Amino acid sequence: MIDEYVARIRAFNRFYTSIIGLLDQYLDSEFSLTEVRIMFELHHHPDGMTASDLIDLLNLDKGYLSRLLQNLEKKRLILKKQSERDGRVFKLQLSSKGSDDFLGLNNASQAQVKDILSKFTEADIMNLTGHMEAIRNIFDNRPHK
Amino acid sequence: MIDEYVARIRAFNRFYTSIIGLLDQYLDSEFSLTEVRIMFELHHHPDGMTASDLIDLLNLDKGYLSRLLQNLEKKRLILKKQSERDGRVFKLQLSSKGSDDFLGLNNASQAQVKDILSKFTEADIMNLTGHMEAIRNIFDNRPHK
DNA sequence: CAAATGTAGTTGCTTTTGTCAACTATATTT
DNA sequence: AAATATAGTTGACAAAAGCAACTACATTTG
Repeated sequence: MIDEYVARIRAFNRFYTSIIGLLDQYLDSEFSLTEVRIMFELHHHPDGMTASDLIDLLNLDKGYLSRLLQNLEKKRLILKKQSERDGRVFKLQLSSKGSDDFLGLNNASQAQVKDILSKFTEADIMNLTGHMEAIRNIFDNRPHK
Repeated sequence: MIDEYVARIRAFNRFYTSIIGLLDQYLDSEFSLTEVRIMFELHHHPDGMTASDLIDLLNLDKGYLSRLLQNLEKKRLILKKQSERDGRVFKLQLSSKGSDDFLGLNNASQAQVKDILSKFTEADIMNLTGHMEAIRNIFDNRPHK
């Protein structure tokens, strides 16, 4: 019985994976997916984050992250400022070039979604977002059984 | 105006990407994601597919695919049978061991979704699948504007 | 038909991405 | 002060993927 629902959810997951795959083509930018995710997080935490924050949030290996951050710093996309209270940690922030680049990617991604939506009627778009938010609510309110 | 919807859809994409990421933990199997996708396609095309079919369907490099298929063959998971009509092409199929292994993965994945669903009420599950199918319909009926 | 062109798949070489463990430096606990 | 813990770095390596040249077979075209 429940198996029927499981099958339908998995079918949706496969379907939506391919939708998202379509959109991730914006990755033929100069940045890898992981770099974009890092920039995304830094953009949304303008007060600064630490490498450890990113490791937890994005599930990255700390050695790998360390090198990614070195590259981003070499390209002048991020700033690392050593904490005064704790000499082991560094506050990470996008530089203004980093912000510009990130916003450029973000705009491209937005334009791409917009382009796909141009094939839909306005009613469809409203329904689409409605269903999406409904799904999200169901997940977010999960522990209520 | 439309930008508001675009933003909401992108937020959903990020959200759902993380949901799917959770589920793809079943990849700590002995197979890579791409290998599983190949097995999935072969499973769903029991009459056999060619390497070219897989290249188109999964967007793979043909050199890379060639080696993946060699590995799967070495592990006795797939069968390659040269076509009689065209000596260049090979029909690919899961071997019975390949089918067994794939079904094992599939069951694990199904169990994982089931486990997540166990946190939801039955009403939520019904709503969830309803919204998912509604989304899918909107995409599938897209060129109707 | 023979030459040219096209297609399926393979191979060698390289790059990108990611993992693991050992290490340094600083902080915290005992 | 010694032991333990934490943040981040480094070296060595493995896995995943991409690119281009190549082989073998097929199809087209003059």
